[in-house]
Amino acid sequence: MEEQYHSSQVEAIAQTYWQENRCFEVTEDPNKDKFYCLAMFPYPSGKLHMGHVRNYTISDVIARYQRMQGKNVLHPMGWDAFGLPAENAAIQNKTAPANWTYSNIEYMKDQLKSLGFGFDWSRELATCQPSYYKWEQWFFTRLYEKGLVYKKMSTVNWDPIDQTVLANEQVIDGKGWRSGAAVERREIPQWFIKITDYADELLSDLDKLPKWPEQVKTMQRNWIGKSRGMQMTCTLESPLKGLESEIDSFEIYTTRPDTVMGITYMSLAAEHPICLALAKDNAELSAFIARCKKQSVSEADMSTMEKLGIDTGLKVHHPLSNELIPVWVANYVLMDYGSGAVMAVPAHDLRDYDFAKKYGLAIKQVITNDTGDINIDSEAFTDKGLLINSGEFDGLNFEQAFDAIASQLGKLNKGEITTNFRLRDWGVSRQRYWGTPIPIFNMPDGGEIPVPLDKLPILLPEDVEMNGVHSPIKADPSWRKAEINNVACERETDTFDTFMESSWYYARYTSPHVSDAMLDKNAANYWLPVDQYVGGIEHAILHLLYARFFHKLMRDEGLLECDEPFEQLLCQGMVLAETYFIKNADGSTEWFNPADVTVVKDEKGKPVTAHLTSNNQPVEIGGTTKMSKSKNNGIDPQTIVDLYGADTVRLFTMFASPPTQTLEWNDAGVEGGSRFLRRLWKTAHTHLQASEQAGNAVTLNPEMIKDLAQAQKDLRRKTHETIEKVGDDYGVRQQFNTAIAAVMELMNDVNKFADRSSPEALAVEREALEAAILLLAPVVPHICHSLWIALGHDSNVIDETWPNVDKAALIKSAITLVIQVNGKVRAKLEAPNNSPKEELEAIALDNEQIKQFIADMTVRKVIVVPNKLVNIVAN
RNA sequence: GCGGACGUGGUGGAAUUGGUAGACACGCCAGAUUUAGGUUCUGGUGCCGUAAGGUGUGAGAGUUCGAGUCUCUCCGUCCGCACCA
Repeated sequence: MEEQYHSSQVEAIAQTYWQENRCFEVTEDPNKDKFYCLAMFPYPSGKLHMGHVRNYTISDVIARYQRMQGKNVLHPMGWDAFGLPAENAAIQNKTAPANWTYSNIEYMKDQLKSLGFGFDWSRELATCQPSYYKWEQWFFTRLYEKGLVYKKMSTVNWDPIDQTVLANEQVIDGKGWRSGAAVERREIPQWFIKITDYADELLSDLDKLPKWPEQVKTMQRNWIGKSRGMQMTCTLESPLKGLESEIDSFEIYTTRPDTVMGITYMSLAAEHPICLALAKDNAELSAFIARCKKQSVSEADMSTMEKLGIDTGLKVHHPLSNELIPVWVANYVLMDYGSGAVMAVPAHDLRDYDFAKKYGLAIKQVITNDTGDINIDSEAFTDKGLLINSGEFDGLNFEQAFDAIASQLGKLNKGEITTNFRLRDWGVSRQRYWGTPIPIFNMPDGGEIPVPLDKLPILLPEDVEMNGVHSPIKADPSWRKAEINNVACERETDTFDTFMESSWYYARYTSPHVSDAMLDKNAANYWLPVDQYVGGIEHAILHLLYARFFHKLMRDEGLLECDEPFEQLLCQGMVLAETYFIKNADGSTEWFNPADVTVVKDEKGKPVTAHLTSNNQPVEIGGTTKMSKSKNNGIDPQTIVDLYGADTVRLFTMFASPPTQTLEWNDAGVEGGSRFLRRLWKTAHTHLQASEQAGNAVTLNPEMIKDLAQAQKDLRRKTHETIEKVGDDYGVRQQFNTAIAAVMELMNDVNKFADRSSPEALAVEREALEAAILLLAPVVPHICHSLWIALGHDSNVIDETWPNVDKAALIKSAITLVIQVNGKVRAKLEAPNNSPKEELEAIALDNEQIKQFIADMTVRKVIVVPNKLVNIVAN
């Protein structure tokens, strides 16, 4: 082997070997345990970013570790290829979204290969391929036949200048990002999938996922938001002539029926039929509704914006007391949720409280706590408690009041107990071009026909020109022309939400090339569920919930058998980097890339100032944030790979922090990773030279093990402790940083051991080195590939089996006993392993330092933790 | 606003079940080698203090023989909020 470690050479050798031997291509093998390891597929945005590198390094480490456990490992890769950025880039670069997307895929695929990820490239797919989206279209028509999809009016952001629908991301401070026009809300017909039909199962099946992070399951539970409450009917004082028919009442829902006696007003959404009817001859109301139409549709904006409302002048009967209550319109009530009307109990709801204070509405306390120390004049009381000011219900607690009020409302025929979900049906229509065309024919009579399989796929034309405003398939009247059953009709020009494609790609990977079905049932049932899914925490709710839903839909279509798609989930943290900026005279901020900045530190290593490397211009240090274009703090992985090699990047990425936490990029840390690999190489080289001189007698045999010197026994113990720890870290804890730290400790011990003077010493060192290489192979596979061969193996390290722990090597003769007085460490000493409690107590009390310490005290109690510590309680 | 997480040296982090706080690494300091510089090697390094010792896990309280870990309150940062992916 060469004396110096050259990463580019070593990495080329390993990558060529894997590619030529198709090491990562797998097929169903009923005789082997399967392991399906999946990382969230990337959007082909142009080039890899550090988040990708982290994501795929984590999944690659897990996949390679499982392979060394003897599993048949599927680790596929593909492209989430549809989406908005392609349209924007196409306009900017005067090319078609398809071209841009395909060339990005080509480039990023090379990047992934250069990082040495063990993907089965024979299964690669891109969601913009007709062979993929054809089956998504077919599946949608199946859902249509089953009544699981429907069309309804729904709100979108409308740009009145560009005459187009905007994504939430394209609305900046209420204005269209291109036109700058104030965005309006507009109702248009859209397709929905009935995810609410599966709400109960999506909720209860979370209990079948013990290997999901608890926080993700909690977020999903809250998102689904199952609640038990009451649906109530509120009768208007007098019937109102609506736009379509007469209105005499409206419905509300509450989870707090115990507070109904505290209702002081009702709130309606601006688009509520009652408001629309009243607005006809009420200029003030009509102006308010117009104003509400100009606000954002995003929920975050809705809940943080100023709450506004006006009195409609209408009165409604309280469902229980029959008392007349004012009806208001409020900008925070949304027509899309529930019935578009809510009851207001200012005393016991924060939002209602603020609103009532602002408009001088009545606040009536009806709930109190045990102490009664509530001051309703200063803030709302939102806890559950005991009823007051509620007539016959006074003194009841939440549960008693719920039942009593429910039964009373039931008798009056004014309400009933219902279960509600916060979850809303999934709107899948998008008014954009670069997506899967929705497979529906719109008939001249106003009806619609799902496109039959023999006319699928509805192809999206790829050779188009983007004008920046309208979807090319909407702009082209000839594209929509179609015919079915000898009747001329029009194709739907909306496309699917891209979450549709990412909801089933994991299943398609099991049979990516079947052309006559969505999935090959045998392959799907062999590989699914995914054993390990790895991806960003930002997908904790939407993507993961839609994929779980889609999986159940596919199960109910008979395409596969299991109930859940992802057995185990690992949510990786973000990748952050330091930011640097200057404030310009005009008040703007200019950001500088960390690669162009030099940081000056004080004597203790604390950063003091920073300046541009090129011209010494001082810049300010802005703190670490998520790598982003806007802060110009993205580090291009390619630069680092070119400089240090893939193994160093992989090592640093895994070592710098545990996978679920944020990772701070740090060039000096990368340097450290590189140093470790060079040392590893050098140690192996030195060892090999010595063992060659000794005639390669380097195998430990049982005879040798019996009479090893103490230092040799210690190194063996360290070797086997490390094997045990690293296995636990990879396989159970998924804490890769501590696994790497453990191997570093082992290598430090090997270098301190530095004894190559006898066959025993060489054999013990060889055992440690081989263990280190096997343990590191999942993280830094290229260098381990070369080192394994150099150590005389003709096998391939990726196919080696994981090393076994020799329990006998772990046995210790002595332990460090910690002696505390009143919980503070006062002495440490060596004690025989497994000493009885009494003996440890005696040793502790007999210790000179301890004797001095407790000389003036009385010992009250002695607590002994065997093999660990003695705590003397004294005063 | 709602939901979820996180907070430990100069820095990234470790401490797996309530039992030695700071493993491992970066940085920094000192020294050695080589050198034009980097590299490499050895030692030191939480803070205060000459030392003895004291003190220390965002802040404050509580439970315990013992709390980074459990409970409560507060502060700060991050993620998601349904048309970014």
